[in-house]
This record gives sequence, C-alpha cells and structure tokens, in this order.
Amino acid sequence: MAYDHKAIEAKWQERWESEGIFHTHVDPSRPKFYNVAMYPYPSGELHIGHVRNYTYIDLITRYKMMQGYNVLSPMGWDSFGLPAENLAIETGIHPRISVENQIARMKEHFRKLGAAFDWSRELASHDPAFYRWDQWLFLELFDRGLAYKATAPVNWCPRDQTVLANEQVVDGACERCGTLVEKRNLAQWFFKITEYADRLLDDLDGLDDWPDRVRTMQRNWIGRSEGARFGIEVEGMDESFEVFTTRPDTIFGMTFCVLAPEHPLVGKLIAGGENEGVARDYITRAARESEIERMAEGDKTGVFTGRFAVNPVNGQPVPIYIADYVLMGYGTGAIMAVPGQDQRDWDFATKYGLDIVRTVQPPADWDGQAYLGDGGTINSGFLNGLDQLAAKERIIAWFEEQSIGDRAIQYRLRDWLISRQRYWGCPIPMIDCPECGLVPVPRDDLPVELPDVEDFAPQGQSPLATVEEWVITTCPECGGEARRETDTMDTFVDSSWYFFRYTDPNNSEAIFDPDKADYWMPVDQYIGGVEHAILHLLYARFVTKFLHDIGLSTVDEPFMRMFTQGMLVKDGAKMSKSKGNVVPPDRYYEGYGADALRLFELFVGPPTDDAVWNDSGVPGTKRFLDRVWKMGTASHGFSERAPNHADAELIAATHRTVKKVTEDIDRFHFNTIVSSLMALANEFQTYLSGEPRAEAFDEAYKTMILMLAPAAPHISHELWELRNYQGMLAREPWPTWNEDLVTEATVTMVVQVNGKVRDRVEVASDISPEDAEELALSLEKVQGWIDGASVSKVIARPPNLINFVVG
RNA sequence: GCCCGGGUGGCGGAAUGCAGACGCGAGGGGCUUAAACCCCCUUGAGCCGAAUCGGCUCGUGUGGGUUCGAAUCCCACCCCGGGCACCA
Repeated sequence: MAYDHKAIEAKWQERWESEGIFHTHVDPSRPKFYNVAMYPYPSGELHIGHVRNYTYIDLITRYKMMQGYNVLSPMGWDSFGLPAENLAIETGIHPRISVENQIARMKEHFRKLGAAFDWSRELASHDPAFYRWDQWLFLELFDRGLAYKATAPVNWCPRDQTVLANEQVVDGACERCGTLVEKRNLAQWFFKITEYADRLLDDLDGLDDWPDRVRTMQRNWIGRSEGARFGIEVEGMDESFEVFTTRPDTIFGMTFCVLAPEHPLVGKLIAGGENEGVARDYITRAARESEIERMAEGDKTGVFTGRFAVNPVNGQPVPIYIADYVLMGYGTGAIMAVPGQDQRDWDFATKYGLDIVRTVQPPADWDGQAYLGDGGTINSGFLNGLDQLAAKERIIAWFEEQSIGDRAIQYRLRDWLISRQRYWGCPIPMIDCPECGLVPVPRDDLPVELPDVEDFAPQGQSPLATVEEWVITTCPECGGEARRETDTMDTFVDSSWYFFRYTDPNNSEAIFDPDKADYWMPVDQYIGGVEHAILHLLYARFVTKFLHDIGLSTVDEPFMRMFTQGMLVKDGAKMSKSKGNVVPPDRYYEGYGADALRLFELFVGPPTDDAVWNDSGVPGTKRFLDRVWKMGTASHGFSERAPNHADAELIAATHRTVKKVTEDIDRFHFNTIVSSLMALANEFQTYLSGEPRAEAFDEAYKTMILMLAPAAPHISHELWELRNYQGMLAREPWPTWNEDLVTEATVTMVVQVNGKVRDRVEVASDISPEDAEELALSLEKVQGWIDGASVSKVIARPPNLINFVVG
C-alpha cells in the first residue's frame, strides 16, 4: 500500500511552521551550528538542480539539530541583477515586481520541499533595508582608501549605444543586434582587494575543511609571483618602459621585447615607422577581442614596431614587438622575451625568425623547445655558472646598484571593478561636486534609494542618469548643486556579506550587532555550486577580513567548512532555461512526494560531482519509502519465541548502519547513506519473512526512522507519531551505535596467490598473522595454485587479506 | 590558451588490498479474468567442463610505469565539464 504522501507532507509542513521549530535565537548555553546555502537568484522557477542543493543543506540542518546543536539555517534572495533587468527591458515590468513575484513562487517551492529554514531572518538584496548597508560598506571602504575611481574599459555596442556585460557579447558581437562590440574607457569604481592579496593567499592554508581544488583555484587566481621589475631604454629615443619578470636571471637571453597593444608607449614607437599602418590595424583588431579570445588563439601573433630596445646588461639592441598575448592588465603590460626559457616566447621567436639564446644549460638530449628547469647559467657574463636562485639574487643586486630596477612581487589578482552601468543594482552613494570633487553621501542620508525610471535600457550610462530630479542634488559639503553617481554596484557586493546580515537581519541602526555576529560566525557549513569557487568566495573572504579590521567581526574568515556541489545535467547538457531542459520539481510533489524527491536528489550521485537526471529515479525512491511505510504500519504476526541469532543479527545490522550513515553524513557521502538505508530495509524484509519478534523489530525500526528523519522528514515524522513515540521527531537525539555490536566476530578473508584472488575463507576477526597464514596455506585451491613452488614472500593483512608471492 | 575537476556494466553509481554495493532499466516467473501495483529470480564480456553447479581468462578512457598487489599512486596522450574577473 502506498502511503498518502500529499496529506502527510502538508500536515507536517503545517506543524513545523506553526510550532516554529526552526526559529533560532542566540543561546550561549548550547553549541551553535551556522548552516548556509548560497542564497539563490530568484529566477522564479526552482528546478531540480536547486533542489539538490537545498536538500543537502536541509539534511545537515536536521541532522545537526538532532545532534543537539543550536542550528541557524537562513534563506534569502540575491535579487539584484541582469535577468530581472533584461525582463524589464523586454516587457516594461518593473524588476521589483517581477522579482518579488518570483520570490513568492520560490518560497512556495521551498515549503513544499519541507525545507527547514528560519524564515524570520529572510532577506533580499534589492530591499533598501538591506542595500543601505552595501552603501555603508562602500563608504567604510572609501574612507580607508579601499574604494577608488579609475578608468577601465567596458564592452560597448555602437549601434544600441549601451554597455554590455561579457555574457551579452557573443563571438565579439552584441548578442541582440550582432554589431561588433568595441572597448570604451569609462571612469569606474574599484575595491582595492589587491591590498589584501597576501592575507587572502596565506589564510587559505588554515582552511583545512575546504576542498583542495577550491583552495588551489584561489591560490592560482591570486597568482603571487616573485621576481624583479626594471626599466628598459628605447634606442634612439628618450623613452623607456618597465617590465616585470619572474626570471631576471635569464636577462642575457632577452632577444626581443613585447608590449601589449594598449601600452601607452606604443603610439610613439610606431609613429612614422615603416610598420605604422600594419601596427594600427593590429591594435584595432586586438581591442575588439576579449582577453579570453586573445589568450585562446593557439598561434601567437604580433607586429614589429620598427624600434629597438637596449638590453641593459649587455647593451645589445633587441626588436620591440606588440603582441596580444601580453595583457595591459597584468604586470606592467610589457615583457622581456626570453625564448630560451619561456615556451610562449619560444613559439613567438620561431614564428617571426627571432634569435634564441639559451642562458640555462638544458639536459643533453633537450631540443626543440624552451627549457624551464634549473641547470646552471650560461652565455650570461657575470652570471655564468650560478644556479637559478643565486643568479636571481645577483642580477637583482646589479639592478639596484645601477638604479634601474629592484625586487618585486606581482599578483595576477586585479582590483575588483564594482561599477555597473545598470539600473537593477544598489546605487553607489557618492556625489560629484564641481567645487568639492567626489563627496560621500553622509551616513544619515542612507539609503540612497533606487528611483523609478521610464526606460530600463542602458544608454551609454546607467539608466539612472536619465532621472534628472534624482541625479541633481546638493553637495553635502558646500551645499552647491552637484550630481549623484549613476553607476550601481556589482551584485557580488551584496553576496560578499549577506551571511553577516542573517545574524541580525532587522537591525536598522547598524549593518549588524557585533555580539550577535560573534555568536553565529563563522559559518560552520557553506554550500553552493563549484562555479562560485573563485570570485564569490574570494570577495566574501575579502569583505570579512575588512569587517574584521574595522572591529565589527571577531573572525577574519567567513566559512569554516566549504562544500561545492556538482551540477545536474540532463540530455547531455547543464540544466538551464536557455537549453530548455529544465526539470521543475512540481511534477514529483504530486505523484511521489517531496520525501521521494529529496531521497533521489541525495541518491543521484556523489554531491561533489555533476549528476545526470533520470526520470525513473524518483519512482525508485518512492518504492523504497512505500516499503518502509508498509513495514511500519502492517501487522506482522510476531512470534513469542525466545530471542535467537536472527534477532541479534537484525540489531547488529542496524548498529552497523547507524555507524555508516553517521560517518557518511559527516564526510558528505549523501548518496551512500540512501544505499545503506535501502540495504537495511532489505535486511528487515528478510527478518520479517522468518519468525520475527516484536521487541527486536521495534527497536531496529525505531532506529531506522531516526536515521531517515533528516533525509525524508515528512514520512519519518508521521511514522514516529503513528508508532506512538513521544515528542517531535525533529527534536529527538540522533542514534548512536555500540561498537561491540558493529564489530563482527568472523569475517571473510581473501586469499591471493601472486595478487590474484584464489580463495576465500571465514576467519575470526582477531586472527593472528601466523594462524591466518597456516589456515590459508592449508586450503586446497591455494595449494593447487602454489603447486609445489616455493613461497618467496607472504603479505598478511589479517583478517581481510593474505597474499602469497610465488616464484 | 591558462587554472581546476572528471572518465568504472545498457544507465546513475559503489569500492583506498575481493571491481560492479545500492538503485534504475531490461529479461524471465508469480499474483490477477486482465492490467497496474506488489513479490521472486537473472543481468560486465568471453570461455572451459561430466553444465542452475564448479572453474578459467579478460575487464575501470588510451599507452606506459611503480608495486607482492593499481579503478585507486606516477608519466604521457585522448575526451568531457567548471572557471577565466560585467551571468549568478
């Protein structure tokens, strides 16, 4: 008999809500557990990919509650951003309206899923009560010189007269009209995250409960490299340029230099030269391409400027090229090229017939490519014979003696550009006064609220610029007429601190109460998609360190334990609206129920991996729940016999499952907890088909319901109540296991000969290596495989395995 | 191009010294007037024998290596996915 999932799920959702069991308060008497799923963009539809994420967070919330923690699991909305704005441009519907409708829809989905969130702490980034603190944070950064204005290029569509996001540029053209996109320089706001580069890098070492791959990605993203910076003179001109290199020891091998096409010196270098026309074309083309496109070209391209640079160590003139594989945004936008020791330079030199001089002795058979290893310096004047490290020290000292350069550290990390020429975001709280310059909006005037506009489409500037009565204001310093900043902030600003706000979401006096934050922070468990492994996590870490530095937070890392989950894939592609392969969860609530859906979401695969959605999976987990239901509600005709081995075995199997499930939850192997519970249910079936005793069954079954509770809460709660156990299941303690019961008296030992399994034998689990060897040798099959040959080695790993090496 | 992951039956996956747990699908059988539901059995490939039982060989993307022993560790290659700073 299938159970009535619709009635049961509605009943318990109502009960949890009316009893407010997930409402949380500061309670220093209990250990806290702060559990956060990355807050979603309210796209309207929750799809089964989201459901996977929230099933994980919900499982942990309920599990930790059962373990006695004071668990905070809040939910909110990343509700500013491009999709709502695009919809507004298309339909004229105000983003606030569409976003709030979508939030309501998604909340309904969460309710139907049985999600255990503390809704009293709900927040949304488009709410002025929230984003005024974005503005406050901006001003704090500004006051300390960590927010500044500088010019940076944007994608510009000359036909639509708008700034485009990278996502809106397809193959170098505007996604809407197909016009070739140009780069245009605008004055924009930055956060000086590079000031924190070293701390962001060093503190990764302490994040032991983060996935290694995420830490590695962050390390590489920050990209600290040590080397030297020095100046190079242009021959026959009173000009020079700086280069940064990690390999100053190879300077004698510099046979050309390369400048980025945007390098400020390029114009002067090519002026009047034979290559001027070609160079100008090249620069125009490079400007159209994105950095990724420039780096992605397998074949390096470049143009000779017609000028030569002077190698400072030997006075040799070397040609200066411009090439798009050198980026203006990294280092000094210019490099010394050493083809002998750098593969990209090697490729370039080979293509353009430039000299290659090796300054590090490669191994004897080395040929046809750059040599990056160590091997003793050659062809390098006063550096000859030194190893790489010594040569570096020597040449840097020489730069300093000559006053042409010095030791330098270079980061790949760039400052965080937060300006967006968009409507649907948080206004930047600055005023531009003709008399006083850039003036911050006074804290008391916050929030600077987003005004309503007629037309949402960006027109060169933010749509805010068209709202004259909003833009024109008075200068807080001199009282004269001034203009507001019309750019809005990157939505990553909102998401870089919202987890602090959850700890004190309704505070109208401060961003949050430091005491409340002190109780809850850091987040004990943070869960989200691996696509956020770099940017969002880095920004959140940066802002947390900043809040720490200004005395608001006692912690300087936000997330103790990080978990990045894989995506759900359907029909060979990532689930997304544009691919049209989104599976909404609704269909499952009706036919199978939230519990069956949740269980399959857990079961579908390892949480860290991408998983493939299979439509017949949910019916499978529903079948399992039906079996559990039937076992717990049918009358079994229990036997009055004395306890025997079968009863003991059922109890032991249950204890083994408690151990396995507990350990698997702790290490995030959610897919195998479902397997283990299914296997246990199969044991129950076997037991019930014999002569079951009520006592053994009740004890084991009660434990199974407890284990099922975090994964499939509705059915578990109903069974708990039906079987007359007292209290709400969600508040029951998580079961423990008895180690003596878990350890089995005998185990199967594998017997190998030369590493191949030849027999198995049942042995006592505490068998000695000697006894194991003797027993194994006595086996007929093993004798047959050894076949009189001499056993040269015995590898004994009792009680699991023994291996005889023969011949 | 650069950085980070991943490749195991028909499918999702399990397994850190026994490859294929658990489930899906498929095939066979039972229940049923019939179907659905439910229950039972079989299910990596190839092979051997005196054949429903016993046994052998191969097999975890490809090729090599380390080891008594490799899905697991190392090297090279192929393929797929994520990120690359204005999607979130």
